[in-house]
Amino acid sequence: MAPHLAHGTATTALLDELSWRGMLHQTTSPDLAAHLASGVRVGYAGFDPTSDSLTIGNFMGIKLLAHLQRAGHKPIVVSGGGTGLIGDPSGKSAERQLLTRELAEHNARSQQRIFDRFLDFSGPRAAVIRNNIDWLESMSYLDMLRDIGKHFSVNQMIARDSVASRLEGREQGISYTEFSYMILQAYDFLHLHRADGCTIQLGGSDQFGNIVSGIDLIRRLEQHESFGATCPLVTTSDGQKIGKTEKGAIWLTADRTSPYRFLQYWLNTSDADAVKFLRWFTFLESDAIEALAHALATEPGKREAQKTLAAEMTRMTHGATELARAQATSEALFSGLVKSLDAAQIAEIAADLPSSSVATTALSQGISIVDFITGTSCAASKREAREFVQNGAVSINGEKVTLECTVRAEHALPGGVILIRRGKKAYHAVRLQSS
RNA sequence: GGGCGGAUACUCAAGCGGCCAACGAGGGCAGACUGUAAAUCUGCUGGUUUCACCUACGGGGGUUCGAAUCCCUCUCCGCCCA
Repeated sequence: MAPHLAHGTATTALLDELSWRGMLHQTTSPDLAAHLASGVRVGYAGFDPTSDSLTIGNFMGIKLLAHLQRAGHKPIVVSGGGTGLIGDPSGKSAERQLLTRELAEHNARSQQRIFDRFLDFSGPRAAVIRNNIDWLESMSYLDMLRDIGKHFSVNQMIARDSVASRLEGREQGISYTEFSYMILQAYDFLHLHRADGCTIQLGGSDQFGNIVSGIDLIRRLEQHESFGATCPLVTTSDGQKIGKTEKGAIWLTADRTSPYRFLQYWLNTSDADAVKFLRWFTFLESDAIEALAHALATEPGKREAQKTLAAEMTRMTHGATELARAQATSEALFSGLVKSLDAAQIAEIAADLPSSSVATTALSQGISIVDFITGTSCAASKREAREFVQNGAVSINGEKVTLECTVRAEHALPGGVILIRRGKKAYHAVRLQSS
């Protein structure tokens, strides 16, 4: 096969992939395609150490790197252990609280465990993780001003959206610290370019300005061309940020969001978003997604698209074993057939739900249903508890209850657990305690 | 420093001496219909020992039979003059 044909294939690999998935918002140069086609390239994306884990809002950045790697290039994950100390003003309307050094480092390190699941850290195109504290810390202020700052025009810097918006509103200014952020991120790119031959930076659309800064810096100091590509800001069909729920964000680690909750989140995806999410978040091929789109259109009640989305995401993030457990929990709870489960299964379910405990002795005399559910995560007060029961929203172990119902020790399932359900989706496990 | 105006429940926002646990909107929760979706309709959205009481309209104090509503003061915010 002719070499130029092979190049042609490589060209289409990354950008076309991102494009049909709706993940390509902007590129810094039309020459990026040719650049990608002409060899194995090194690209990076940065992650803020604002927390010790990452949410599905950060997932896009990871996925961009994964696509890059799958297209035959080499990804670098940059933990912002250094830049995190400064704070990126992009997309923020107010000055941020500074992280402590310890926290930024701890978070950066803690986030690194997540990337194993999505990137390949072995082989010739092994992903690597870098922490920008390693090169930012040793950079002296004078060197930064003389060698790097000299190449930035304040006139351009204040024209940036992220800065301009903070200059307009009088009550929300911007500190010199955050104003300088873009210089640090630009320097990151320069450093990676020098140290790792990195020529591409990927990120969300709000990062475009920062990416361009880096490209300019590399051009001035190294006379090399480098590139950037951004993905659109992903939102739900009603304009909500993805992964934000009333109960908090959806995280990519089990210590923050249980696999069961994670599965449920995707399972509840609305029809309007299902296909879009399949393209954005999963690695399923185009035909597979088209088939699911067809299934959704013809048999929406079956929710094939949502089920596949949820399964794919949970498997990728938590592994096949956790997926199977989460699915089993999910099926048992929603079918109401919890009585058929054995003690081990119930224990697993209870572990995934908010829970509380009650003394067996108290239960032996019987507790009214209202008192029983008050104070659990299903009802905040007696008034509310009464209302829910009257509405027929509450069931115990899968059976609807009325106000007259009294909960007794006999209600306990194998393993000494009573399952409360309020409405369709709120569950609570009450453990019996013998002493 | 001086002069105004404002602070009400998750958010916005009425109320301006008793009929105020406080209009309305949004949000949230539940029910019905469905598909653990959306839309729609209905109900709820301070607490309790629920036809009553308690706690609440920025904090504190006062006037009054009675205050979110009037007065004083403190804190914070906005506008205007220096």
